[in-house]
Order: sequence, then C-alpha cells, then structure tokens
Amino acid sequence: MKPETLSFFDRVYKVARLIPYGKATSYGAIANYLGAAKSARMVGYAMNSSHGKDVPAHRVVNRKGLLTGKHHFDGTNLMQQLLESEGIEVIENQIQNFESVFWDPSKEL
DNA sequence: CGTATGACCATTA
DNA sequence: CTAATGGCCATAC
Repeated sequence: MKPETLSFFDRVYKVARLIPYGKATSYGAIANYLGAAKSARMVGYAMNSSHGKDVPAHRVVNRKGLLTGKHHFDGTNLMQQLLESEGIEVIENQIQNFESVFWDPSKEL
C-alpha cells in the first residue's frame, strides 16, 4: 500500500538488515557503501520511512555513535534498550566503545 | 510546481 | 579549537 519508492531507501533497508547482531553502523557508512557518501541524510530519512519494516534502525546511528534517531522510536529509551540488549553499551544515547561494535558494510561486504 | 525540512557528514573560514 | 555551509534525495504543504 506504499508505492515502491525504489530508491536509496530500498538499498538502505537491505544493508540495514545485513547488520549482524551486536553490531552497529552509521548513516554515512551505508551511504558510502551505496556510493552516495554525500547522501547520508537520505539514509537517516530512509530509517524514518523504515517504520513497519524489518529494518533494525536501532543499529544505525550517526558517525559519533550517538543515538540521534532514538527520538523517533516508540519510547524514549527503546533504542538504547535494544542496543544494550545486544551487548552494546549505551550511555546517554551514546554508544560506548563504538568502534568496537562498528560494522562497516564497505569493509565487511 | 516551488519551498522548506529532515534520524548526516565533510569541508572551509 | 569552534562555527557555519554545502550537498544529497525524498516527503510534506
């Protein structure tokens, strides 16, 4: 019931679903992997549209590991809880040891 | 159709 | 060092 936007969004969703458990990536990393390093915003916007999809948006954060999009989740700390549930330490909406859980599609794939 | 905004990132001043 | 700006694509009004 949603017209196939068929764009970066679809590709972003695919990559987002490829994120392994206990890992997280950044918008720019995905955009870079898609060949649109300057379209990091689109990735974030795609997540916004990912509502109702199998896209683990909680595993996608900004370059600093900051849960910028946590505000878009159901609850206020839902995103943080999900990440912590995966073994990722999150404090004040910021992922600790981010590089430790950073998953770069461009490198892993 | 044109304008404004958005879960960002990198560069330049 | 911090602050400001450009770029990208899609959605909403």
